[in-house]
Amino acid sequence: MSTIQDVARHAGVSVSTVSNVLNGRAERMRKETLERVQSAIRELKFQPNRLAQQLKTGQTSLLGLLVPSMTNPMYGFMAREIEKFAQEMGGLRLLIGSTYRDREKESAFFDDLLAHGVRRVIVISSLADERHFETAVGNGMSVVSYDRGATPGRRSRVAHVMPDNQLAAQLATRHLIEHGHARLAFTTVAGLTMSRSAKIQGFTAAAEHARVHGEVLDGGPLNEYGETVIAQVGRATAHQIARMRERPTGVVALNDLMAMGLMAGLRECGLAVPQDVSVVGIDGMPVAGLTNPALTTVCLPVREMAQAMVARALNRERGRKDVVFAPSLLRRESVAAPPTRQRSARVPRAEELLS
Amino acid sequence: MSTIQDVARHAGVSVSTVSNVLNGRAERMRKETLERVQSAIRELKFQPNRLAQQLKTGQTSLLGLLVPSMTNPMYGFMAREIEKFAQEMGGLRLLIGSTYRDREKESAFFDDLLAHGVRRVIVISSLADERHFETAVGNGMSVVSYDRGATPGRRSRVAHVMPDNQLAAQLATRHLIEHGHARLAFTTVAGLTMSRSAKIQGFTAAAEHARVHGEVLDGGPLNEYGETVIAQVGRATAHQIARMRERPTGVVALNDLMAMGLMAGLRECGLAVPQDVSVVGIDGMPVAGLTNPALTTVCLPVREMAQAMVARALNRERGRKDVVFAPSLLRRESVAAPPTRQRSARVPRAEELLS
DNA sequence: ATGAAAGCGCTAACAT
DNA sequence: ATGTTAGCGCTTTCAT
Repeated sequence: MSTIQDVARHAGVSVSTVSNVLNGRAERMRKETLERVQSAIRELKFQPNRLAQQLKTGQTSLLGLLVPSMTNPMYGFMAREIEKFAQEMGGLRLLIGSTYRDREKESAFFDDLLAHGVRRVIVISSLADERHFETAVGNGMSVVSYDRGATPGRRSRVAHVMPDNQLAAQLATRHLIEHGHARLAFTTVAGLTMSRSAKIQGFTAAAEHARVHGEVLDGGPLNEYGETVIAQVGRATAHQIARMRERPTGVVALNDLMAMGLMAGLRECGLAVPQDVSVVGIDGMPVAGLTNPALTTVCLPVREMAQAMVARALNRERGRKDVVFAPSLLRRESVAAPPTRQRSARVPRAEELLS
Repeated sequence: MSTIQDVARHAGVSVSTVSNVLNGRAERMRKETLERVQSAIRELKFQPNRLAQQLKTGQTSLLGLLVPSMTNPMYGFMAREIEKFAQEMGGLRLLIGSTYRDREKESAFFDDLLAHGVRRVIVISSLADERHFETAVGNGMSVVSYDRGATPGRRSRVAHVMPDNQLAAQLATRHLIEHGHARLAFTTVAGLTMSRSAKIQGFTAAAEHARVHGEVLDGGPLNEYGETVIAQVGRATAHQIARMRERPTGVVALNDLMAMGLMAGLRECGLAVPQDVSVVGIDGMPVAGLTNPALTTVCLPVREMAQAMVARALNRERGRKDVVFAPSLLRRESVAAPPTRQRSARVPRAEELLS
């Protein structure tokens, strides 16, 4: 690896001239000098040491990305879009980390980013407490938080980008109602993040508005493996649903992964989707279109949100710091009219289940 | 952000003493001094600037991870395991990037890593050409390559970790043969990576050994979106299969994502899995267990491979640099005996398809 | 138009 | 046992 010194020597100029070339201050020198430096750079295959640049300038070409878990395909999907925009808009690489929605892990990651000189972070999270973000901003970071709004009343220096989660749940719920469903459920996991609360509100509001029965089913906690387990929770919730005397005929799932778990679980109990139970997801992640039946879901505009997040992380779009994006319903096959009578189900015992 | 200078001043010692504390050379000083320094560190919330450390030592606490695409849930799954071991075994964070199996992108990422001082990389790739890896090793990098063996004959300074892909395809193929299938297909995408060749070999060998018809179906190229599209290719291949006069009754898919696409496509043509066509995947990614029918697949030992990769990236495990891991069959629901007679299928036209 | 030099925050050899 | 100091590779101000 050659250094700026090598280039300077090779071109017969001083390091500052080379530095000027590197930093686009070519107008300060003779064309001839510029060319000499450029060819020296080429010949030596010189790549400026980012570490040294960063130490000097305090600016990294790295973008921190915190996701709850890389095992939920939705976050892989989002990471991909974010990566693309980060490259295109700012030449930034991704320093990624999983938080499993754990405050400790999230803080530790922030500390590491700071120590690495990373000044821009996108956090896909939704922990209620945002104070460590503010601390980070205080340390000069540009923080973008996904999936939760600013705490009302306190003005925040953190940018917020999110889908309208309440609307998402409403769209899903209304879709079921339009198909004639009158006994609805919203399935979630333990723990109220902001996005989960918003979805529950949307669901409840839509059900109440149509004067239809709507209940919230909490499938319990996620373990350290985080998001994969969300599908397992969905499966368990399906068993719970199958056991109910007055079974809901339409279910809105917290997200697509949970919906997939739900569908698998319902099937295990001998219940058909959508003939016995209709299911709607929220997310619109690509793999969810491959299920049988194909999952009807509320799509989030991932590309647009990713672009907005990167723009804010780069401190473009100074004006409107917070943005909410509208989701849209994607009709596929997992919703139909409710059954005329409730079919009896059979919940398998643990040992009968496939892994 | 306080610096080592601040700490030194605060504790009334020199910077080297603080540095000694930081680098575990506490035995060189009086206990009392150590304590003074430690409390100064605590009081100032001092975090050493990694950039400066790295510039000095040439050692980053970052691990580069190259994946073909974050949109294939299998790679999210692998990334998660790699991240865990990287943290546990070396306190390393992940600098991640997608290559879309493009040489240019792969090289550019390597250059960036080098410029960022990153000395360890894990590459989930399988491009035939490995020369740029060797260059990187020449530049002092520790490179671990997944899913392809060393080029025979040339001894490589790149470590190789991989599943036995040939065996994986064999296990899948044999499983179909054991169920009585005599007309088999292996579905893949355009482009022969090493892992794809190995799988094709395993498939062909198993079919020939059982004196059974086995053909390889190439669904065409992937576009820039890479891996998501692999499911679409699977779907298109399913349509191709449905059109065949002598339809295969058992199909081995290149990987789980393609298998999911295949199942969706077969269903669109009115063919039931496994009654009309049996399908086996390769990977064992979590979401593939949620399909209907649940996908029978050959599981790769992701955890073990991840651990091996990180160990090699850290230059532990100097001895056996290359390792091959054995996969294992996971029986679920997508394989049954072949149908007694071939059912007629109906391939939908493009405009009839759901997105 | 070009160069000299200070310094970003740290490490580690070398003094004391 | 502790301190002094020379860099790591770059940017940038200030001279020339």
